[in-house]
Order: sequence, then structure tokens, then C-alpha cells
Amino acid sequence: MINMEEINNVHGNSSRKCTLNYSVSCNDCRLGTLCFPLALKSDELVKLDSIVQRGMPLQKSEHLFREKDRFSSIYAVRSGVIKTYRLTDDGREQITGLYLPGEIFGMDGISLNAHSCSALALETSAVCEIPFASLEVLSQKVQNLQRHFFQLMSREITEEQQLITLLSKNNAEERIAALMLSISSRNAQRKLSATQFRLPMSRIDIGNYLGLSVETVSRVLGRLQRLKVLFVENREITILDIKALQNLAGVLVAE
Amino acid sequence: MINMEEINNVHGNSSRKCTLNYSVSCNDCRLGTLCFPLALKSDELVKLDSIVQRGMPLQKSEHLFREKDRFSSIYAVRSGVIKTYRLTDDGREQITGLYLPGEIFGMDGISLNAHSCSALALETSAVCEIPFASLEVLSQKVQNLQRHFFQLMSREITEEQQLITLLSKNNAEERIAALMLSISSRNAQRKLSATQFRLPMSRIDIGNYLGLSVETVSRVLGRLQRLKVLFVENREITILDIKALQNLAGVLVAE
DNA sequence: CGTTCCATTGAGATGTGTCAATTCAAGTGG
DNA sequence: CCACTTGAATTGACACATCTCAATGGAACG
Repeated sequence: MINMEEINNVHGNSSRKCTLNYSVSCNDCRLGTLCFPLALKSDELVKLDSIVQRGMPLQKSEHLFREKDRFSSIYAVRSGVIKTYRLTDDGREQITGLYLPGEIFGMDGISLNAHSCSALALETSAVCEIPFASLEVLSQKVQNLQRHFFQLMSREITEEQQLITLLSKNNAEERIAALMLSISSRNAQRKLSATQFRLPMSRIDIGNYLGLSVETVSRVLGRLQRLKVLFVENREITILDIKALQNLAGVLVAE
Repeated sequence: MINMEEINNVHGNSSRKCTLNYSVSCNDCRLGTLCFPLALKSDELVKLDSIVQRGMPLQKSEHLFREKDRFSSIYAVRSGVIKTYRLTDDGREQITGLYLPGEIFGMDGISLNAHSCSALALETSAVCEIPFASLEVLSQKVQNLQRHFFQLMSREITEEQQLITLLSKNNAEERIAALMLSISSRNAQRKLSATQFRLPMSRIDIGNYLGLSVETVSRVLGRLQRLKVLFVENREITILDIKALQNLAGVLVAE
């Protein structure tokens, strides 16, 4: 959020010309160890830095890539929010991931050399592009980088397993509570408030992500408000009783 | 199935002493390109072979590893069936994966250096153990191996995304149809019948895997039988009308 | 300022879960 | 080899969470 405002302030809404220094190096990136929290030594970081490409920010609703696009890079969110989704063959959308600053996505494309999902910005967002071919070569030389990348992918697998469990075993209230806690803890990691934040996605997207209808999402949020667990005002969320929320979630939403 | 019988025939049920050559090299493994369908050149394959450990078969219901166990290796199924599952904090089980011969599992453990799920044999099974430390070192030297391993993990991510979509968007009938098609096509890959096979798991496990109750699984299988799409006799399945099954699934279960 | 999309709320429909009873299959021990 | 035990599978009746449909209100954006 802060990042987004910053960008908007600097170059406005329409003008894509801007003075913000996109080329800030990995070393100086405010996300610090969040993104590639590497055991990378500083000379290794320099090498990584040399292959990272920092592009112009994406506007809201802009696609970064689409399902079936040729795969060439993985991406790190620098600011904003990215959602990834795939289409069922009858054309419905299923959101498969939600990525906040410091988080990496796009690894799904490696296996078939084509993306298995689409990625779009939910708000004005900046991403770092890491060309996979370069990353591969560099991983070949830098053991720590290879290791780190294995870990990143493994983590993606683990998190998807959590989502599978959530979808399979938990009811609407539990799913939504878990999502709130997940966003909260990811905010906390970025030194933002764990109890007060703006939802990065619409009710529609939340429903889609959690396998619920919009109406159910709306009703559950209303109920959590009445229970004085949350304070909800449009997309602004305040967690009033985090303990209660954790009980409702019944899941350990680690991250 | 064939593999299992072979093993049982050779050394019987009780005796764990056996004459079967567990040490068959990757080169000679009947699974051939299924397991590590590598672009590995034959000298590279020799190197891989040198780090693979082939253990005694697991008996039915035996665990290979458990959630939170220290991570040290990934595994390839040589024969039999392995399921992976995690426990929700209220102690319920969620199956997260089902692995048939030639398939690789255990990659979830890399990120935290501890397994995030448990793995157990659904029938007598043999697995190859690939110590991760060695694999890492070897990947460092053999570019093709690193590439292949990235692809394996990416594929796991993609397949989990498919499961997420299935759980989130499809009803009981569609989920079960999709599972039948998945098993069918994976059998076909191993040159087994695509239309006739033995279910590798109980109704309970199917329900668990697909987020359904046992009763629903039973009813849907009954319905598919009445519709003459399947012939079901205990665990023996015959696909009578694969076209209809695909329509019911409404999903492209590629693999 | 109007258009459009998002969100809320209610009423009713329905797929799936739960509970309970029964049958069936497999493995165990006498 | 036959009871016996145990877990798996089936089937029916009923409950209920969530979806669907519909109407309305509200926010956002050009």
C-alpha cells in the first residue's frame, strides 16, 4: 500500500514517465531479506542483482503474463499485489495465488516452459523480473542460490498444500478467518500493521480464491463483525480479537 | 500392481530376506524415462545412479516418513502406491498426494528442512531414495539434472493447482470422474490398461483426497455405474465410456 | 453525474454431510 | 477350515451449510 502510494505520487496516474529509481539494487531494496532472504553473500547478491530486471509498474488489472504464454522469467513483487489464476475449461476463473511485496511467483511455468496460470495486478504494482535462463546459469555457479531456489519452490508446494487442506476440510468461516490471519501475518513480516490493513482483493476474488460465493463471503464478514472479531468497512479491516480469529480459523496459518 | 506381485512372489509375505535385485540401476529400471525422464546423458545417468539408494520394500500401511521428520531425501516410487497426507490441528487427515510408480515425492520438505506431510504405503511398495544433499551437489555439476529437478518441482506446483481448482469449483461427480481419468492416464503412461484397473486407495481415502464424505463417494460410484460409465466391483474399475467420463469431469486431466 | 461494478441482504433451492443400520470383505486365531 | 472380529462399503432418512436468484444500496471511475 505504502509502496503504491509512493509510486502514484511520484508519477501520477496517467503518465508512465517517472523519476522513481526503479533500478534500486537488491542490496538496497527495502524488502531486504524478505524477497531473496538469502544466505547469499554480498558478492553473490551482486551477481543476482545483475540479472534482475526492474520494469515499469503495472497498472491495476494489467496482466504480467497469461496462461500458455511462453515461460521466460519468474517474478518478485516489489510493491502492490499480484493474483494468479487459471481458467477452467468452461471458462470460470480459479485464483491460485495471491502475492504481496517480497513474494515470488511464476515458478509454475518451468515444467512445460509455458505458464500454467495468468498473473495480473490487483492494484498498481511493481515487480522485479528474474530471467529464468540466467537464474539457472547463476544457480549452477552459486550453490547458495540453487539451494535458495529449491527452497522457494518447495515453499510454494507447502503453501498450496495448506490451501488444499483449507478447501477440503474447513467451512466458510474458517476459510475466511484463515485468510485474514494469513494477510495479517504477511503484513507483520513487512513491518506493517498486523491488525489493520486494506484487503488486497474484492469480495468476488476472496470468494473465488476460497471456493465460496460472494454472498457467503459478505455474510461471513458481517457475522465476524457482529461477533466483534473484526471491524469491516469496505476493504478496510481491523482485527479486534486476534485470539478469537485464530480459534475460528482452527488452522495454524504460519508463513 | 505387477511390480508388487513380483516382489511378493519372490520373497513371500513374511520373509524380508529376498533375492530380488533391488540394485537394478536407473539405466536398467523398467520405469525408464518415466521417473527421471531426463534429458540426462548416459554418463550423467550413471552419476545419478550412484547416489540413489534402493531400500527394502515397504509393507502396506508402513510410513516412509512423517510430518516434522527431518528432511533428508526425496523419493521415487518403484512399485506400489504411496499417499502423502497432513494432519489438521484438530487431528483430521488430509491427503495431499497420491504417487504411482515413476512418480517423485517428498519435495515439500526442502523449504524447512523438515517434512510438511507424512508418507505411507497403501500397498507393498518399493521406493528409491535420493539423498537431497547429494542431489544438490550433483545438480551443481550437471546442468541437465538441475534443470530436471526444477521442472519436477514446478510440475508438482502445477498439479497441486489443478487439485485446488478441482476442490474449489467442481462437484462430487466431477471430482470423482477427474480422479478416475487421472489414474487411467497415469496407468496408460506405464503401459498398463487405461480402462481397467484396481483403485489404489479405499473409498475413505478417495473421499479424504477429494474433500468428500465416504458416503458421497460410494453414491457417486454407484451412480456412474448405473449410468454405464463405469463398471465397479469393489476396487476393480472398468471404464465403459471414457468419453462420457471426460464430459462428466469437465476437466482436462492432463498428466 | 451517470454508468458500472461491487457489496449487502433476504428467501428459497439443493448438494453434500451426518447419523444409523446393514452387508460385505479380509484377516486372525482356534 | 471355520467362526470371529474388524474395518470397508453401501444405503436410506434427515439436517444443514452454502449456492442461486433477485432486489437494492453503495462505491468508484470516467
